Amino acid sequence: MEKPDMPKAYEAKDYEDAIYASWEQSGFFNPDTQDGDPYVIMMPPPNVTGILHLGHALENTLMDTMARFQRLRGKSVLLVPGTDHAAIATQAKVEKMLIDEGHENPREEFGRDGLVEKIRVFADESMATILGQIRKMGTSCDWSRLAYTFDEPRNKAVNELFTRMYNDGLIYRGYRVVNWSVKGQSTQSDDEIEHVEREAKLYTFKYSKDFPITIATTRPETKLGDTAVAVHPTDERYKSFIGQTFTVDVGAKNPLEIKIIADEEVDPAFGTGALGVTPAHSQIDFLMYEKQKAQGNPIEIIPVIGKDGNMTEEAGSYAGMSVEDARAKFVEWLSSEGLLEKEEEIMQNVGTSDRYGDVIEALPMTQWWLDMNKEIPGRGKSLRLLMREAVTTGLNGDQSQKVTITPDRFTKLYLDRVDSLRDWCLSRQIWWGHQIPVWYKGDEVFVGTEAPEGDGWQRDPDTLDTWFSSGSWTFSTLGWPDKTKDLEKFHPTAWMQMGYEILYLWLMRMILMSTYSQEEIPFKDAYIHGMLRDKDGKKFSKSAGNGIDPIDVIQEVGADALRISLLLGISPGNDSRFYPEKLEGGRNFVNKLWNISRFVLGQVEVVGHVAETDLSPQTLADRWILSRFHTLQSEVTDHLEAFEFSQAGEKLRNFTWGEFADWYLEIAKVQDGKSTQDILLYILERLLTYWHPFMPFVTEQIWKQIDPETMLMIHEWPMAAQDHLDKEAEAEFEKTQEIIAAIRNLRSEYNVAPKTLVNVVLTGVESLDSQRDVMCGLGRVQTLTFGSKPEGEIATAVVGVIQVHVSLEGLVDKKVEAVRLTRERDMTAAYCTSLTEKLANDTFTSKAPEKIVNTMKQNLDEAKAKLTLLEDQLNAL
RNA sequence: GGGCGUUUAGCUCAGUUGGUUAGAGCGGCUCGUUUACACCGAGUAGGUCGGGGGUUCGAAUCCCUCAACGCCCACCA
Repeated sequence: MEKPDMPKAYEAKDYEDAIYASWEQSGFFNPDTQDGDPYVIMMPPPNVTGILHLGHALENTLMDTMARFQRLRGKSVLLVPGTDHAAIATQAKVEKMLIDEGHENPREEFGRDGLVEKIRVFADESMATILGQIRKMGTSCDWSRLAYTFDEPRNKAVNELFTRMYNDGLIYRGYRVVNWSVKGQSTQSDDEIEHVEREAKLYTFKYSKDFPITIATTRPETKLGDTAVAVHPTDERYKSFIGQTFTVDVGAKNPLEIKIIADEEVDPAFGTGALGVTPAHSQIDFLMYEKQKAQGNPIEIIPVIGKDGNMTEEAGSYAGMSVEDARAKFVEWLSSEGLLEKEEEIMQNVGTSDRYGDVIEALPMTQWWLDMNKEIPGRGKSLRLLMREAVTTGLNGDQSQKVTITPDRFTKLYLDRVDSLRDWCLSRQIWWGHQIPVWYKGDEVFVGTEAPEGDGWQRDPDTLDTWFSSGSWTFSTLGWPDKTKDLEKFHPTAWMQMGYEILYLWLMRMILMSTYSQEEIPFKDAYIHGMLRDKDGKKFSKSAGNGIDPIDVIQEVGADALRISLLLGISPGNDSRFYPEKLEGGRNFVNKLWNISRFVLGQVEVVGHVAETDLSPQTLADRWILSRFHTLQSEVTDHLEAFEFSQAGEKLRNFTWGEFADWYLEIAKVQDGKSTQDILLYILERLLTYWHPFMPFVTEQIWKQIDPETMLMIHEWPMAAQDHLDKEAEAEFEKTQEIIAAIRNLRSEYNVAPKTLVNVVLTGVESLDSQRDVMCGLGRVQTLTFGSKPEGEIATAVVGVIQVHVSLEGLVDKKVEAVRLTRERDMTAAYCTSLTEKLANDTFTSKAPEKIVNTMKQNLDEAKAKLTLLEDQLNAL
């Protein structure tokens, strides 16, 4: 046998880098080299906060599998690579590193330019690592279009978007209570808050001895800024006080004017049924404050906590104290004055900063906001409505402009969230990010990238929420706001994958930005994947010490093995576990495919590609494997088109290993001839193509042995001719397998390996001139060698098996048939009984429509006839 | 408080519109080195599909209900 140039075991690391380089060099990652319909995937840009983890590896696998599948199907595939500057996440990370290195206050020490430079250096380094990792994964992205959310073109897009939204009146400056991270010294959006359950004390007290209403709070120190007490309008206990104002002195700078107001939101059954209103330090209270103002009964707003987390001058005797100290002092005072009625432990949810980790303070501040409800000029719709339309009716009712989310259940979650969105706080007081394109001069405000004419204009020091830039990712990557060819050709994009954890943060904002600025959806299909967990179901994280670096894994077993271990056995939207055994399985399979190819290429002399018309199946085995293969072809294609990666992969694996390798290759050893060789090569070539999206490296490497002139990555995705299915052959072959299995059971008696036994049996059958078609189906039997087995033993085995087989020859079929018939008879009998009972039941027949009763009667007659037939057949055996 | 998900073999999970005898990978056990592969091959054991009820000729699949676990959202002060 002529050996192909392939070592016994596939060593991924010997090939992968070279293969990736050759792909890159070929130019085929760039869609401009292809002329099919465009198919576009934007890579969710990883944050430049470190290195890629396994979750990213899964994302790369999903994206690249899809991209390669579509490329093989003849599409002009564009997969744009990129990274995200991740504003607050990156700054928080670098600040933490600097603090750990002993710089107590990095912002003070390095100043804005200095700190930004430090972050930039870190980000650049992280970015370089990440881009290298993406290559290692085999991701087939167009590096000529590499993008970064913080580079010049993206900055241009961000500024343009901000300006347009401002000019449309959607972006406004407003004074209201925001989420403030003291540690991060910045606002945070509602989405950047993580709620943590903790124990808290609930204090029940009165502001003063003669104050008529008792209230409760977990934040007594904020009560220094109370300006009202809210009660339910129908609450009999407090009704009479509504509208009155009481002056109390609790130690703040000025005595507090507490007005009793009515509000439907107050739950009379909870606590004392009265709520101390602190407009400056509670979102809800602030809403009441605005409501009162709108009704013409304004109440005061007194901020008593500052940006530094300490009490302000307004807090009078508490000024300068930390909130904790102020709380203790205030409670002590209440207690000494006899105003404290109750003190109880409760469980409470507090908002914390997802990046800085500290408890969020509610502070009133002037910030930039994006209005969700305002009508967009000329569009007649709000942003909220656009976001709704995009996943329901399609934009303006156009179904081709509809985002389909897989799995479907996330659509409902998305819509619920869209309905409850509040205005989006855009401005951040951190430095790492797109600076807001706004200029001030006294009371004048100018919005635009460049300062207007004239002296004295000061730029707003704040930066934009990171999601403002990533929200525009699908079109900023294509050159918007310039009218580029790319934008025209590639937007809306085709497919987007992401984890469910950023559904609200990102998917929503991409839809918002795109429907607003492009009047197009960002992508047609969104595929939501789950999270990867470790063997015990725990999240992977550095702090938990269970983190896995994909690069280590690739070094050890190769990118292909990693890819299929990540992809197989998962389902959309559900979490999956990842552990070493899976990886081993992946590696084993890669090696199996390698060796299948090694065998086939050793058997077959490759003189060119084998076309379907070249095939001339001779034996049952030939017909069987072709039929199975053609079934597989349409299954794999269908699954991939439905984003069922795991299913497609598993069907492919079962065929490749369980049918092609375990059966057909074994049969091919005893059945030579051109027909077999053609089939071997025909199936191998196509299998490599189907496997390519999953395991690009090993398949491309094997391909070199078949056709060194071309690249598998742009080979044609083979489709099966529908008329090749041969169910008869499949059924017959299955029967053959059954009988072979029965014979194999005899092996222990003769102490011969099963495969040898089969071959022996085959030899015996032919020498006995048996006409059993079952055996002939396996092909023409050749003389076999039996390795090192002593001749005498073999001879005994052969004779023994032949005897057994001959005596079984008639019996095996009869037995199988008898079992089948008995089973069928029993089932039919049971069916008859249940039908008879049903029909005999008067309440049923009177209740059921006549049509159904008649059908059942007819079924019963048929079943009875079948039963008689089956009984006859059984008796005849 | 609202919502969602999960529960199938020892473990990790598939199971697309209800339809023969519920599958895979790993692990277990038995056997086998045979020229593609020991990163291998053959065989085998193992499941009341979380519990209960219902619809149906027929339910892992649809409906109701209960339970356990997990996740998301929500500032009842």
